[in-house]
Amino acid sequence: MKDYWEKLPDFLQNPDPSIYRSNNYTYVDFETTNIDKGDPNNPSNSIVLAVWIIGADHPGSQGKPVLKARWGNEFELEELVRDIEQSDYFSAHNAKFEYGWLKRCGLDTPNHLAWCTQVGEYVLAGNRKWGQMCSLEKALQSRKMGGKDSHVGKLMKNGVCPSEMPKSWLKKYGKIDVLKGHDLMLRQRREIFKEGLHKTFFTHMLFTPVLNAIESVGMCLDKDRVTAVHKKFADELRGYARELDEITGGINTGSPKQMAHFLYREMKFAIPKDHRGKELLNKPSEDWPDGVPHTNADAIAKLKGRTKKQKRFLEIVAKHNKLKAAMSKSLDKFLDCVNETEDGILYANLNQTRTVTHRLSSTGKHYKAQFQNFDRRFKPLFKARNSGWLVGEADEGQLEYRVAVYLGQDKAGLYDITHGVDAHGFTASIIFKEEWEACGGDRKTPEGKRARTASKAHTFKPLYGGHSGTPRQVAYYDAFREKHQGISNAQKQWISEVYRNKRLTMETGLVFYWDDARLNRNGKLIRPDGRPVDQSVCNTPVQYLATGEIVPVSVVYLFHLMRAANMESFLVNTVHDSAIAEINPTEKELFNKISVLSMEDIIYWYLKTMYDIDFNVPLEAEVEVETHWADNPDWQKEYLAA
DNA sequence: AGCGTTAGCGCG
DNA sequence: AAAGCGCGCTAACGCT
Repeated sequence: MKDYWEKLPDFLQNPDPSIYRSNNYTYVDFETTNIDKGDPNNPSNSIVLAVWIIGADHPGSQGKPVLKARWGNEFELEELVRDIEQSDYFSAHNAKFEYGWLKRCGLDTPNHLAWCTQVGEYVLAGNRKWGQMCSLEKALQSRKMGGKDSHVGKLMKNGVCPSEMPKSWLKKYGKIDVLKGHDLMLRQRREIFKEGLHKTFFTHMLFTPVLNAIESVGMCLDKDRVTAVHKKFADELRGYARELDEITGGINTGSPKQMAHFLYREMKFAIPKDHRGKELLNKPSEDWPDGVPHTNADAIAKLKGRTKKQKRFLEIVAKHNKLKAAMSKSLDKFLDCVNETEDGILYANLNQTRTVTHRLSSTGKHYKAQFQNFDRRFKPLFKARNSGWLVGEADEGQLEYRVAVYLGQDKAGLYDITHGVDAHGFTASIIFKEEWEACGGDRKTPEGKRARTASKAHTFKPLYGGHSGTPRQVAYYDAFREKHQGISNAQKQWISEVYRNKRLTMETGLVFYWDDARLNRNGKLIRPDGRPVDQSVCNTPVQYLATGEIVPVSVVYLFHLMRAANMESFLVNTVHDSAIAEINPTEKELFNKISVLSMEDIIYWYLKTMYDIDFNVPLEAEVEVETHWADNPDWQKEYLAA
């Protein structure tokens, strides 16, 4: 492993944000053809114009910044590539985009650090919404640095391809863009260092080229499996749809309006209530002045059928709606993809600057399948694109729980983690006391298994400030707080801090703000949209440290170590607490080893080195490698059996 | 026809 | 008045 480590770029062996104080940089902006917003992964796109500035301390400049512009495609930009290779880092607004193009220009992108001004805006924003639409334009405006050349900008917005514009206009636009972007970078750099955000910013920037690499390869569907499962679901759906039509007379069960009318007026079901006896209602409409009763799966599960017809209806309507959703949100698209494309590969954008907790989000490209919420049942529809290869998944077990235990220095939690105590068993022993005691707390018995499974939904709810429910559930939430006093005290402290200062500073330097929240009559702090602040304050530090720092860092090192080891295997996705890869079978053991190293020891080391955090709670990587993503015999039996 | 909003539901 | 958190996508719906 040591050999591989020593092949890593220096900014990973010795991560140090002070490299950004250097004025040996290259600020770059491309004007490209405009298919899919200039997506560098689309081979039909090309660069039209490159404009860049080398910084004052660049070997090619004589003590002051130099502006350069070149017409031409990605094969004619050797000078730009050379300038970046001689820089300590390059800079751009939305550097993930430039990484994609620079790769096409021949730059070995993962070895080059960037300063992305869009990520800079996002880090400065913390969790504030305006940070999530951090266009260059907005960033300039908020600093009163003026806008961009609006004339050419308008043409671009209206779909005119830069390759069709008069060269003089485009060049002027490109130069202004780069000059202003460069000014923004310098100004933002002062702000980020002054606010103490440089460490987390640096960490964010390690992730950017890795995200570009991951999203550019996509995920590969297994045509045979997709076809078979699609048919199975379509057949089942048709049967249910016909039966439902007969019962309802042909209403659309996916329409909350039609369903509410049918359930609560026509069939005269009582409107279901929550544990407090309060009716479950959505916003009022013309037909329902008190609120439209819920028609979702939870509400339907609470209804009691009396007649045979009613019973059958309740039995199948939720199943039907679920099947319909599975078809429209997954299987139809998967089938289109395997039928319409040669290789059956799905692509998505991995968005680094969208979420309030600084975890990733993703947006599906052509087939609109986002990479963070694939239905678990359909993961085994993904295979490796090379024949004989495997799909591996490495995930951080119980990550958010362990992070909460760390943040609260929670003794009971640490004991349970180090001794392998089952958290759901504790939940079951309270919420399902009788059943649990009857089976002696043995989760292998049918009763024990049932109680434990039903408990899972409640176990970690208190981690995020949840406290209400049935008397049994409330008893568990109380018991959790009593048991995990470290976590409870940390939560109380965060909440009181936010009530005092409307902000919370993480150990990494990142600041979260609730400054638009207002006190209500009961002295509760409420966000502008009406939701309370307390729970989000409990959630934010945990979700951020776990999925906004720890997993990104582990994925970064996993990616680079795989490269350093000259592995043919490659990463294809990352989902909050996991990384997914296509694996050459000869590299299976190595993938396993590198995953564990990246998700455990390297994290402790990085958090200490970068943030002086002593992460004294063990992390545990779990690695699975199969022919398909999350594949197993039970799944095959259920979904592929003839 | 196109837009934004709502309900519902998938993921961690 | 009370409410576990964070996302993106579809269909329905109401509006222009």
